[in-house]
Amino acid sequence: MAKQAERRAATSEAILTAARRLFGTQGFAATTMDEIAEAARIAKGAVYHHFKTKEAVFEAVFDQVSRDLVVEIDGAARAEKDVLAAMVAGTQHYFAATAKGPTGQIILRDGPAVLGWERWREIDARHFGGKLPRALSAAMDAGLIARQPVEPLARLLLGAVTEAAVACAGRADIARAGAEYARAFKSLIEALRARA
Amino acid sequence: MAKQAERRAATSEAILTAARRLFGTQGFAATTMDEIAEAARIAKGAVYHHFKTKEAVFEAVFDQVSRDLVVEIDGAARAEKDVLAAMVAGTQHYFAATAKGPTGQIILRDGPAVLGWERWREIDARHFGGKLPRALSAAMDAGLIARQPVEPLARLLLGAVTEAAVACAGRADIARAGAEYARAFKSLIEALRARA
DNA sequence: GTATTTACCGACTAACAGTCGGTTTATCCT
DNA sequence: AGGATAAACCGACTGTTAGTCGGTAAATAC
Repeated sequence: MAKQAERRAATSEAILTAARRLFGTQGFAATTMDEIAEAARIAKGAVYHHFKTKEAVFEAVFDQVSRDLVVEIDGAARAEKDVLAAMVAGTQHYFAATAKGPTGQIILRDGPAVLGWERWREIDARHFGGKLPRALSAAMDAGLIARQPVEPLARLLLGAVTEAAVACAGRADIARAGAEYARAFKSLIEALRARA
Repeated sequence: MAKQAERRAATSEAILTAARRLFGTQGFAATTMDEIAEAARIAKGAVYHHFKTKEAVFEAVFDQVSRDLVVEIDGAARAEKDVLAAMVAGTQHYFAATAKGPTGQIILRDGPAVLGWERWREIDARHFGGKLPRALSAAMDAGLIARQPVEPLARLLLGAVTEAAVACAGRADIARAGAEYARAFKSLIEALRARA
């Protein structure tokens, strides 16, 4: 590989690593660009050479965290057989992962605020969010739930899940809370199950 | 009334009015305290005499907008007879009110971001959010839906509604989108209806 | 081996939240 | 009344931080 590209990639990664840690622990607003530069062992000017603004750094971090999260969730969902059961399992995992610490801070708290709702939704749809519509479609095809417009229902459910995740994040007894919400979500899904 | 109190109230209101307009149109981050002071026709120091921080100003505005919103929604919900139907109607109204412009900006975008999730939840529960658990409880008492833990279910539904409202806000054809989501929400509620 | 493009540096600027000593206006007390 | 106290208001000032800019070092192109 060309030396220049290596150098660029290494610096970029150093910035991202530093920023991810700082954003995750302190939050977006409380983290300064000087801090990031210092943690990445470069000058501030270099950071701006790689990212146009502080928000751009956050977006890159956000994207990375999202990707990691999706991989984790996919693993949990694949184990289930029924599409609806997979949805429930994936959701439960989503709770667990986002509820605590850095991931939750980046994805649930700062994410929408920093990126703006539009952009957040867009990125989220590319990762986690896109899975729900697909699962619902499959469930309808399989006759598990009544046929109806997919997109609106998917968005409602995504909102429900996100809200629950955030609610979990703010509680001391995460495990108990997560289980509670998972049960409620399951009951919602089960209610949708077409009546025989 | 004592003159001092009048003066205080008048200035406070001037600040709130100015801030509400500016926050609503430009958003929290893009609005400066100097702007607010200028629009309220007072010096910046006076604003800080009434509110400790910029966030405090926002919180007061948020509270005011929330109160107005609840009144509006209550009117729409009261017309319905069935508790579930009232929930659907109230929700539909919530979409319409928050979807466009200032209200949505303050309640849905900046609200959680500025106040932080904990505080947002707290205030929201005092206003709109508190209605959902009560409605669900009533629905269970009336045997309209199966008895189950109220709080988690309420939170899921609140999340769903909020998400839908935000989704509506970002679309050109608000009316159509709102109707779409209202239909999806109704189908969700109807699914919960206890099977006879 | 010279020219050009790319990565990096760090002092500087602009903008903004919040402060503080001072001034004006109302209220209290005798 | 009128002097003392307190509350409302003023606006210049400070500290912090995102973003800039002219310049240097390292790599690549010719």
